[in-house]
Amino acid sequence: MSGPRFRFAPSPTGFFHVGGARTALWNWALAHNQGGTFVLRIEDTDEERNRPEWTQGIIDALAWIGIGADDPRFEGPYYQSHYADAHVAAAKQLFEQGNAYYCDMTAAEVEARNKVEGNQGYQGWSRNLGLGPGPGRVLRFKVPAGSTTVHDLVRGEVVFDNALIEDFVLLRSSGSPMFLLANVVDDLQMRISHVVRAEEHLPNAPKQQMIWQALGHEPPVWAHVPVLVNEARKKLSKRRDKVALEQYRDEGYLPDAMVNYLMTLGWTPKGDSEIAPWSEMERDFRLEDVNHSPAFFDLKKLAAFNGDHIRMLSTEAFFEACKPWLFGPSAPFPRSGFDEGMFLAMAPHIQPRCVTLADAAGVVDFLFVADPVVDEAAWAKTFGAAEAATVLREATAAYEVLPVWNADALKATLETIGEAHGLKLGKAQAPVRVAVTGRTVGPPLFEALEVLGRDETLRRMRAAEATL
RNA sequence: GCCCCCAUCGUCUAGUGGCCUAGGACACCACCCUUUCAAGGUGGCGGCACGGGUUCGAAUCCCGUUGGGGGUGCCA
Repeated sequence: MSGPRFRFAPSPTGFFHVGGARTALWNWALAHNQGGTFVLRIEDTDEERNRPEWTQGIIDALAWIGIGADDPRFEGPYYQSHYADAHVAAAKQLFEQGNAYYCDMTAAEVEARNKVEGNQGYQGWSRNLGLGPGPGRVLRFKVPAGSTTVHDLVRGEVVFDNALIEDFVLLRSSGSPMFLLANVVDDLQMRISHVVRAEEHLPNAPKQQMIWQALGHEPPVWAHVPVLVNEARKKLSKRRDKVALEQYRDEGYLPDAMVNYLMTLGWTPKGDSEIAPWSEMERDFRLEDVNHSPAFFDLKKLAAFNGDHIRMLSTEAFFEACKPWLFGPSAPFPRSGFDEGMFLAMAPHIQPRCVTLADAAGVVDFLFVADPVVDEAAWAKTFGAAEAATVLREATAAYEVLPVWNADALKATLETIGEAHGLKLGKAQAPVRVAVTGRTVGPPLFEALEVLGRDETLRRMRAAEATL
């Protein structure tokens, strides 16, 4: 496949970060609307922090938001650790060309000398020592004089004074390649044309650009997109903040809602609404339109997006999406009590009452349990009212002889009973609701009673009467 | 400290010199609808950080100040 080549290069050091998800999504949209390719590369070279199990987590999380190998524009995953030889070969080339040199100072020695001399960073002390490779020696890049201009699609031209960039390490004393080098060599080898990543990498861009050039290539198109921040406006951190995409998935957020929300953090869909289908966002996304400031990851707005997307679901799709919570370990009713027809009949009333998919089971649980779970406070309050017991008794009697069991008839009957006692429907329905559902709040009552059926409804009403 | 980035309602944003008395969305408040709770509808609250320029005209361009963020590893 021809066209521009984008890449997403996460390191498997934890759960999949929502910020990473947004960066991946933006790259994904670009690869599609520019007729290019999205390369996934797992950067598993951090010997300390890498854990293989996180890699599958990344792949699964990406698949959840629609990024995966079943799309022809997806390429990978590649594993950076498999290319160590190429990284070392590139390092050797840089050394032989005179773009890099060996240094025998340890980190502690560098720090100590800086302390004495009042400096910051490595001062190029071993530059002209002519050292060759050897144990305990790192290979450092020889940063040339002058300045480096990074052409960035969202930042514009950013100029860095090379004098302020230290001779950074390419190869550890162990001989293993570091991020700055490995990242460039892989990008080169994978013919990456566009590097779109978070702004925290902007200071790396001039260093990497120098490597690209020293290796004899034109640098890629850069784009450093704003980071996502928490309420304190600090970069989202795995320790402090709820950033794991997997967690949102497990809590009942719809992938479409998550994708839609993530896309709007720093960018707005065309048209009048920020609620937009992926197909449109994918088509319209452009780096030139990206906002330059950090964006706050707002749970409340995410919840609002999720509610909107849940309401947009067809009845069937909604049922399908709810299944993990209907039949999983958190379900408030036994699977044997569940009735698909009843759920489907109530679905249109459940959807507007859900912020997450996990909420659905709790809205209609009373239909599927043997006996309603009674909220004592609601019970006491409702039957503490003067006419409540009478209304319940009269409703039971009237419902026993109702010629047709449907919502309209159930409603009209209770309305009549309420009027006889000077009660509006809002008041009159309360005793019946509490008797049948155990709660004062829930989906529309008469529709629920219709679905529940005459026998079970009357059984619950009589049971409630008996306790009064 | 040093380097770099950024700056429109509380938040996400629209806005690319006149269409801005600055528009939308979330949140919040009120009202309407209503069978409880939601959803929905209507309205309200609320912002161009500050100071200088440039211009007939600036949220938009320039400079400075202030504020925020990122980086400053033999992490990625």
